Amino acid sequence: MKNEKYQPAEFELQVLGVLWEHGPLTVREVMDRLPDGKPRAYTSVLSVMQVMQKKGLLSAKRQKNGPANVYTPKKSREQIAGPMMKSLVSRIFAGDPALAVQQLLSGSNAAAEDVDAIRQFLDEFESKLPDKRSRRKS
Amino acid sequence: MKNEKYQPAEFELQVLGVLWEHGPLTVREVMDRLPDGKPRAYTSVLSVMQVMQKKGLLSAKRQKNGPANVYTPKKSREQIAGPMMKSLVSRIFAGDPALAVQQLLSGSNAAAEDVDAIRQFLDEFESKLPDKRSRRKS
DNA sequence: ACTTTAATACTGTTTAAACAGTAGGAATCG
DNA sequence: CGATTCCTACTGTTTAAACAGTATTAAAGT
Repeated sequence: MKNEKYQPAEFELQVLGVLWEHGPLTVREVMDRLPDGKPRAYTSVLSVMQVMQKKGLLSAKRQKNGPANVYTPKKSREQIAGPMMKSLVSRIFAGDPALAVQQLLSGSNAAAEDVDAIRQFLDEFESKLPDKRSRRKS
Repeated sequence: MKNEKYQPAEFELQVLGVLWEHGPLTVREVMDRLPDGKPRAYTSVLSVMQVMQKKGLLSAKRQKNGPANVYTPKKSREQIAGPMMKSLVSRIFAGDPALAVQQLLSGSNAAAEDVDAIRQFLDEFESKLPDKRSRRKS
């Protein structure tokens, strides 16, 4: 399995998102929590999740007290989102992260507390940066 | 009629990105500037761009001094990237913009100057926010 | 044990992205 | 003017995402 930097499709991402948020869940539980309210047949969700399992994105495990499988993401949010974001920035924002953040905030309904959280993270992030003296664009 | 919130595919996004950066270009010029170095036949790029044209993502115009069409994006970066970002945040970051920014920066090779630019934008952004002085930080 | 309920496995359809080949046409150059 | 070159239009292939139906099987209730 050379599955290293796979880019999940939209719907797969949604499933992963739910799983990242709410821990191991059954197909039905995932289905009920999908952020877009789109109506889907149970088997549709199942099918996709089975494919994801085959791809190594999910693992299934039978639960003791019930008949349903419980699914767990096999990749962390960081593992998936990192490369995706990187690719997005390079493709549509010409490699400019600031531009991307700008667009992200404008497009989202971020609140003041989000802004605070981001500032806090920026400080932290900056302190881990290589010294900027005599540094050129890489 | 109204602005479709079409989600361009990866490659289409790449083409749009090039066009947003470098203004109107011919197929060959776009092809030479594609950020992923993947080798593609000229006709492959052409085909995709023609499809994009059909979808209303690009417009083509014959140039005076040459035989090639020059393509222009019909949608701005904001028009495309805004909804995409929004969708991304809601799907994979559980609607938390701060988390998304965090991931974006970690994944990208942002420099100190980018951090500064983001801080600046944050101030600006915050000033446009509805004032909530009774909020508490949990 | 039997019936009901609910999950899975298997299979299949539709749609679109990504890619490329071929034929024909237009600009250019010797 | 003829040949070359580069572009376009048209057509087609492959692959995968997204969705769903049917049959089977396993658990739970009585």
